[in-house]
Amino acid sequence: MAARPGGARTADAIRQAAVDLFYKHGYETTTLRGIAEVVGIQVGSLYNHIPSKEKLLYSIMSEVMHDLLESLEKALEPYTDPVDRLRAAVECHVMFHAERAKEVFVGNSELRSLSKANRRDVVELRDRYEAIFRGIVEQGGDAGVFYFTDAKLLTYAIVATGTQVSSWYKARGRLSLQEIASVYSDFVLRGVTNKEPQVAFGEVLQASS
Amino acid sequence: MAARPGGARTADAIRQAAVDLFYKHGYETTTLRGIAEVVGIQVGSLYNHIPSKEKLLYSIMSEVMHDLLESLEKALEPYTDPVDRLRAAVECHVMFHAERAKEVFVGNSELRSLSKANRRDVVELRDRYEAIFRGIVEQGGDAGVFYFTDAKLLTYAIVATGTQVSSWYKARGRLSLQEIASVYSDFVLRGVTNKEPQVAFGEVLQASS
Amino acid sequence: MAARPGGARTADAIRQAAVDLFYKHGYETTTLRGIAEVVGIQVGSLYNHIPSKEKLLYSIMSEVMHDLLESLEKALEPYTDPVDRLRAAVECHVMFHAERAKEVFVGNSELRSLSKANRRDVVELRDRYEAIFRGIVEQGGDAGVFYFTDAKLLTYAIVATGTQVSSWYKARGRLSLQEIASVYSDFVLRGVTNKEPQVAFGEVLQASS
Amino acid sequence: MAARPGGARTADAIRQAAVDLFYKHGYETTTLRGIAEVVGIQVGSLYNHIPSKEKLLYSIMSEVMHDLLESLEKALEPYTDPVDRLRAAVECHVMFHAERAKEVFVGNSELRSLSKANRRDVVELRDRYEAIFRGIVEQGGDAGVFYFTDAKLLTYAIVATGTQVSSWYKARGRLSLQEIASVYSDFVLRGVTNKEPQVAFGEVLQASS
DNA sequence: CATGAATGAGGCTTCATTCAT
DNA sequence: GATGAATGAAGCCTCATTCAT
Repeated sequence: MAARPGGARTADAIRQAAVDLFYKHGYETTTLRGIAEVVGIQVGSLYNHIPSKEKLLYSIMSEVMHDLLESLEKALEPYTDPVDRLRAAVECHVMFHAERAKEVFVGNSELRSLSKANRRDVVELRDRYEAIFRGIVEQGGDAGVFYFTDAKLLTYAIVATGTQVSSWYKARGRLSLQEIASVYSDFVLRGVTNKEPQVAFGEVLQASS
Repeated sequence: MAARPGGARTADAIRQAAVDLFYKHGYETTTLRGIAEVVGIQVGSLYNHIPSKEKLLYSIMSEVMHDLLESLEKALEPYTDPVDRLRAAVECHVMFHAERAKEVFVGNSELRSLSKANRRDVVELRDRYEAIFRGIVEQGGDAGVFYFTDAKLLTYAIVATGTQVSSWYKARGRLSLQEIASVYSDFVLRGVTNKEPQVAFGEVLQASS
Repeated sequence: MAARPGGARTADAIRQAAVDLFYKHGYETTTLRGIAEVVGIQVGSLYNHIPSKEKLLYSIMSEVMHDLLESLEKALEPYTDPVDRLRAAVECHVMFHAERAKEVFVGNSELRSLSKANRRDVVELRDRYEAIFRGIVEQGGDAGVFYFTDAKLLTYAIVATGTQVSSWYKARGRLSLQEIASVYSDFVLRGVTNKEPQVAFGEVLQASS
Repeated sequence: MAARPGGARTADAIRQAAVDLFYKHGYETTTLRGIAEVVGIQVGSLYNHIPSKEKLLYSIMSEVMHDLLESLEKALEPYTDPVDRLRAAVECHVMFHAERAKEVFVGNSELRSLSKANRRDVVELRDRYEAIFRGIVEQGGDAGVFYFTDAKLLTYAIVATGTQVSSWYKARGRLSLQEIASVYSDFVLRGVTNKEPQVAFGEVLQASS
């Protein structure tokens, strides 16, 4: 039905289909033909709405990164205490990565497919995002409420923890969004607030190979 | 005459080139022409050493997963205490993901490019690997030395933490391999051994959107 | 509102833009989108003024050929003497090819892009045009005032000489239109009125390859 | 027959087919599919022999221009007298434009389809070629054996005259190659050696429009 | 008359794979 | 084992043209 779906509707459908297919099969493997099929138009018609396949990817990635940043800033607004801030940040991070799992997953996997200039843009947003987490970690360290051996790596670990949620989250799973978020924030906060060091830095097992 | 790299040497060079290029540009984007160029032969000649592009990917992924599993099993052998075991597991995990970053990164990103049967094989290995981590976590929980809200998600979080190292690790960085590993194991162990809950399960902020 | 160029104005603008672009980039390379852009409308709107791209080309070519013919006939009217007639013909030819360089250039280069029927029409006009020149040459030959070895080829040469002006003429150049025309007519007339043969027909150098 | 025509043979066939089709239908209109069909291979196979459609065009144009230049230089070698030199030049020019009509025609019509850099290359060759003609004309003028009103335009006219032969010449026509060449050289030489001006420079008819 | 969106055909190019030499 | 050439499928993108609004 609706042989000629009205303007903006088509553009939205294209975006949606692209996110779905990029998530499912990856950007390179996804064909414009595939997207057009899902939307129900011919391949050529896509170009009434997008300038190129790569620009489509970029617009998706750029938008999701902007939303992510904005989301984090809003979530942190009410708080000043490092503990509150870290908890809010982790939960916001996890929830966003669950709610918008597909877009965010695409955003993390397809950086390589962007042109240099576009990649730079997106990476810059991602760096700003990580810098906020790092700031909280360091603030907690300085305030003497967080304990850790290396702020930079710890930040990586914390962020990675939640990012990965986007690769398995499905709505209507065993746990609610909030429950999932609290599992992660609980673990992270236990980790950073525990005074007792568990490994003497530099004195590690002569592991593996 | 002579000079031509003898038999197995070429096969190794192909594998090496493939890992490099898959890591740098992704499997789909990498062309057999590109691999052949790096090796210094013509495309057609590749087929004297590999049966197909996909089989080449599969062999890389399969091998690295086997090595990873084996590595973990060997690292755990000496220990029975959950704390020791988790520490050993995390450090082994991190070190492997640093030392063999490229292969392991390919292994995590290119699952979608495998045929169904091959994908099943690799996923099964990965599941066995994760099951070992989960076993340790639950063992610690049962023994009353680990504290957490959900074993499955906690395991995901712990593993994700170290997996991500493969995306940024470069030899000769600021920290040694052992130091990196200890940063991670320290954080994880602080997290699981901290008695004090940080978030009441289910009572979370009415976060974000 | 208003401001929109009224009816015929748009049609003229399209024609003009088409001549310009066909001249600059060729018929095949020129897109209707490009023409529409110059005119300041959307592609679809072109079809309110033209039936098709090819018809647009044909109408341009046909019109210019008609004008050319008419122009020549008018220029010859006053004269009966072969010398006067040839001089008038060459100068008219050159001036037309300078003044309407773009159209005439298109007319000469894009014959291949016309449909068979349309091509026949245009070629017929061109043949009639050349026939007039040939008539003058032969008239002069019969009258014993022109000297040459082959009327047909000579006619080709004379016409080609002036046709080419359309490929380089720019208004406000070093010479005025009239001066340019006189250079050509002077050369041609010197050539055909010179009694002394310069090459014995058939006794030529064993030239080149 | 010969399902797999040997290497160099295919490359030659492609070049030949391209010249033919570019001549017959123009560069833009000619498709690689069309060329491949003539050669008897698949489109993709063309790329074992050419880097791109445009490079194919460029190589044809560049080669023919080089050959043309070389041909002219060789033809002029034996002569020093302006009359002999002009006669030799015109006949060489005409014969080349007859013998290699297709290539030369393509070379003159498809400049617009070249990339900027390639176009510059070819135009430079063409300019050097014309400069040689101009040199002869001026040499004759200085020596007092040629009479004309403007050296530059006269050169254009002379060259144009012969260039156009490429658009109609067919082997086995009414006249032999040598005869054709002599018709042109005879006309040109009569023109430049005729003392009597035919048109007072600047005093021309108020022609046309 | 103008617009925006749709069509369908087709163009150039790339690529994994095969195979005779 | 290596090479060069061939295949066939497919991909992205462009374009003339149509038509409902």
